[in-house]
Amino acid sequence: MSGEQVSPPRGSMHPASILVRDVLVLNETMEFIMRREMDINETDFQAMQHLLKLRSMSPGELAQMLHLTPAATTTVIDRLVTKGHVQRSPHPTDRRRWLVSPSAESVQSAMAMLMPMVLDVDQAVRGYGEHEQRVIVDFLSGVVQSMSSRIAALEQQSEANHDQPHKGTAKGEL
Amino acid sequence: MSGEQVSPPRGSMHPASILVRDVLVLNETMEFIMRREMDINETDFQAMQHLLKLRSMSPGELAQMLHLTPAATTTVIDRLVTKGHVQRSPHPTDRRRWLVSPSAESVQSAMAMLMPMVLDVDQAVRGYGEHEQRVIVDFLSGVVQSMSSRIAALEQQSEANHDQPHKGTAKGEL
DNA sequence: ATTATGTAGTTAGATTTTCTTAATATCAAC
DNA sequence: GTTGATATTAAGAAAATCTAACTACATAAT
Repeated sequence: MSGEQVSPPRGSMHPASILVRDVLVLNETMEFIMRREMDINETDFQAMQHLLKLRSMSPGELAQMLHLTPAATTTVIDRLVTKGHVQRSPHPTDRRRWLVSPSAESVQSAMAMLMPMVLDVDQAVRGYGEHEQRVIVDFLSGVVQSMSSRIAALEQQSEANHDQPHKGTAKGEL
Repeated sequence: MSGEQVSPPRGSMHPASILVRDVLVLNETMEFIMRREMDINETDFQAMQHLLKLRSMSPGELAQMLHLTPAATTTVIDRLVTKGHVQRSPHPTDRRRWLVSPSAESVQSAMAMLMPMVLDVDQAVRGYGEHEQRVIVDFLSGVVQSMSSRIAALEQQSEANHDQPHKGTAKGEL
């Protein structure tokens, strides 16, 4: 997963496994293009992804998702506002907060970029028979499952390591 | 694709489409964890991904993949060498170049991180019947196809735009 | 009510990190 | 031997993030 793969099992891998990896690589290319077109850096792009998905968040929530300090998040939002990608509006219940939301233009732009692809895939699935669709969903669920549990395991590992004294030099790390 | 999706078609989307998106999101979480454990930034991580896949590259090749200047690439490699993630060895035929390759430790570490997941997926596919496996491969090929053609289209668009005079403010861009 | 305490977000200043341009050394190719 | 390619260095600029201080508001306690 995670972009490319280490080579060893390369030859012995099932075509499907290789295709999954290809999808991840293509996704990164896709993101690079979008970042370039939007003229923003990776952090700001991640913020946009969250905002496009959730429609609106407070700066504090964004800070959590991005693993940034509140101060750094303020500058992220400022940059995005300047470029017209998001806007700040008052929070309905808490007057200390803002509701940060993607601008209509940026939603429109993202849709224009991604929809053709999304529709492609969606229609492709629907082209299969009922049984086949179930197989596809089942397989993908398995992938999600494997990734999720791997992530959980790694998070747990690093929790343990974070209580350690000094920062190693990549040897024992990972 | 590309991480999250815009919401509109959200409800009407096929479960498979949603799962594909989930995989992309999980991949980003995965990469975040790996970066944190390796203690490197996104650029250096991308370099590692390419190196782990191709086993070795010259600095110039890396510069191309990363869209960086040769000078910046030198510092990328320096940083990775310092942390023990890669090493420079003399190029067999051209003595101006180097061969940059991932250290044995980093290959080992990456494998340790990813293999459980990769094997999971690989074995999951093999668990299906012949017909079902073909369906999965066929579907994934379609996804790759859609993404590739979308990327090609966007690249072509931006080629046209790059001959334009000034940099817009996100309105017409994208 | 009033005060005290905590939370959300911003600002200011400084630091750190990353990248670029320009100059240079080494080598390849013709 | 001239020209082009490859990578590095040096110096500086640009960008991103952090800490600390501060404002405005919410929440809880008295």
